[in-house]
Amino acid sequence: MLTDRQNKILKLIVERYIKDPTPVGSKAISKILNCSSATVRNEMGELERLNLLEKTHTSSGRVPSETGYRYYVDNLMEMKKMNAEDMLKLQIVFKNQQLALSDVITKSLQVISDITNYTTVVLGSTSHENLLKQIEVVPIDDVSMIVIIVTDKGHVEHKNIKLEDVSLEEIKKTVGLINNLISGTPIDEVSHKLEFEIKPIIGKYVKQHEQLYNAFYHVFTDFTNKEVNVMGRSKMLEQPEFSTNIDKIKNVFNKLDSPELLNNITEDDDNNIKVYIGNENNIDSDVTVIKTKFKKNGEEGTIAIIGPKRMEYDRVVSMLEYMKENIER
Amino acid sequence: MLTDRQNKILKLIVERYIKDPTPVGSKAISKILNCSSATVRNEMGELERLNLLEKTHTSSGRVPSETGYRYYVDNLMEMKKMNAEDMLKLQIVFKNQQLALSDVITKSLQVISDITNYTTVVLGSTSHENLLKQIEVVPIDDVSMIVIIVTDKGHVEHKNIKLEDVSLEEIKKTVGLINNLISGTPIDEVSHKLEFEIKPIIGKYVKQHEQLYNAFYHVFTDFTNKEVNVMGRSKMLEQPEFSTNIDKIKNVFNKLDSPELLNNITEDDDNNIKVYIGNENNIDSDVTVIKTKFKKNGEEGTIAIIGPKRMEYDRVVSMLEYMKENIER
DNA sequence: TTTTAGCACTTTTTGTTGACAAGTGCTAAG
DNA sequence: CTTAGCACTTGTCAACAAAAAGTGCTAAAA
Repeated sequence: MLTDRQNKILKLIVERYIKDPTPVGSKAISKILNCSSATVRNEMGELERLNLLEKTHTSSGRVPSETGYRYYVDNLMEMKKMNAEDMLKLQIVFKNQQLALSDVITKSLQVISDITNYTTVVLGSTSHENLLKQIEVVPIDDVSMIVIIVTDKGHVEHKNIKLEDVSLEEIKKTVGLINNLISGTPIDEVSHKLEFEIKPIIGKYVKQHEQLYNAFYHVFTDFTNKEVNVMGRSKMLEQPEFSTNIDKIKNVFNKLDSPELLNNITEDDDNNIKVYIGNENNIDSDVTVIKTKFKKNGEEGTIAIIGPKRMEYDRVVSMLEYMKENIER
Repeated sequence: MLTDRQNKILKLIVERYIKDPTPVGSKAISKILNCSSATVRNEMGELERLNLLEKTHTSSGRVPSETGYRYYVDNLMEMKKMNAEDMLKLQIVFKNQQLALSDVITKSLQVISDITNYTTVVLGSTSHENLLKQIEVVPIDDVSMIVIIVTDKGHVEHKNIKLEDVSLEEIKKTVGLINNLISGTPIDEVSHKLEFEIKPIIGKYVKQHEQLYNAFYHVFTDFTNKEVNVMGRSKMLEQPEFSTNIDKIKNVFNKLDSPELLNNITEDDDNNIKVYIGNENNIDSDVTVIKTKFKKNGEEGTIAIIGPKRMEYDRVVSMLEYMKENIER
């Protein structure tokens, strides 16, 4: 357990370093604490032994270590109320009744990226709670048609299919069957029901039943709708720890460009706001990811804010809290 | 007009510089041309006076100028057949019958970005040639419903609308009217027809006609579907002219992040493959954009490849040609 | 008239050196 | 337990020197 003074010193160093990314020396801290720099040096040495601080070279000031940031976030950080100016900017988005949920999220993350200079990510997907509401078929020409699927939560997806030698009549019949028999089924169980409830029936009534069944089967197994949206990539370049290190940037950008990102961030299933510092995340050892999950109207997803390890934790967390509240309400 | 030898020297310098981005000296060229370096120096001096070559400093080798690249592309570049290996990789995408057009384009541009190390962009939009085929309405709950619009070219769009105090009956009536009366209308004329052909009728028959009309009116005026897709952003960092200059990267990435890009690239209406070198494009004076438009099945769009000015012009052009051919077939 | 050998000159790159600033750890005294 | 003082370390910056690459120009050769 750290002493009061050690906590105070660690907190000061972290917060100072977040404001200005240069190592913090004992003198600066001693002024604030009204004690000599030698005293502070002793404490700093102790904090370094505890792996909470680091030096960039033998005679440099101290910099928070990864565990230092962790300790700060877990024990020292004070939750601020959200900055009034920040809140105003976000409210403009939330108050806009015209926007669909996913647009609200995207737009507000765009705002957050703009005002914080961090990169933001939204990973959305249609949850398993969606039930099949209705399907529609619109013929386009002799062979191709559009199948439209609507869920009870208002999610819509469509697919182009090609069917030769199947009459419109028979397609309509099949669509009618599906709407009557398996409407209300969870979306990821539809293909199963299709096989055991629809296939046997159309097998009798419909000529090209095999082809028809296959087409619909694929429409539902392809129902995924994973959306990845990254905003403010170039903000990463504003951060001094990256703007001098092209290799770091390359790595981060590669991660942001590849859909693996999705798996990586979503690894755990916690619904709260969580902070992943450095090696705790799968993006890069020099970034921090702050993320939370949300769920609303059958859409669920993850929103994440990515910045340097010295990101403004309190500010970002309070913003995410505010967003989460507003989304789920 | 340049002499044969001047053409030869310029071509050699451009191609050498494309392979290896270091200024080219007279000695290297003299070896290839079997003449003395002094002779080459004289010619180089002349080419510099003509603004086709530049020096990075008084005693450096020569580098192609912007007009030098332009001259190379217009007069010296030989069209190669596409590399067999490159072609194979693209064919895998094109041969996949499962994929929808937009997926084919996205995937093949992903491949091109991978193998060339350039950034690729696709700007898609639904063309004005689309005619309204059919609209459908699926009610979700008491107040909200989904309106689905399908065009004759198979383009689908949907929108969530909220209507209070309007009965399902009346909505269905209106939808029926629209499908009967203005199906077949070019998509961007629908809202006009809605006003002059539908509004007067529902004004008589439907109670909440104002609200209902407004809802549908918005659905059609919002019908835009502009899609921007950037692939391989981080490839930009592989190019030596950028990897040492953060400000350049910032500028390029900002352009890639903002939808203005769309207007900028699409500025002219040429359907051929066009090359925009340096200041000829609106991205950055240090990049070249090679782009072409395509049109297929009522979708139209632009595909563009963005790289340094010393990009492999012949390779990229042949790839784009091949793509264009395959898309439009 | 064109080509080329030769040479003086420029600029970039690389390495060295020295001075200075910032900050540490340790010791010994308060 | 705190602190003043001091020796020591490291990074940064500027100045300088030497080497490398390449040019332009002149005068001779073809």
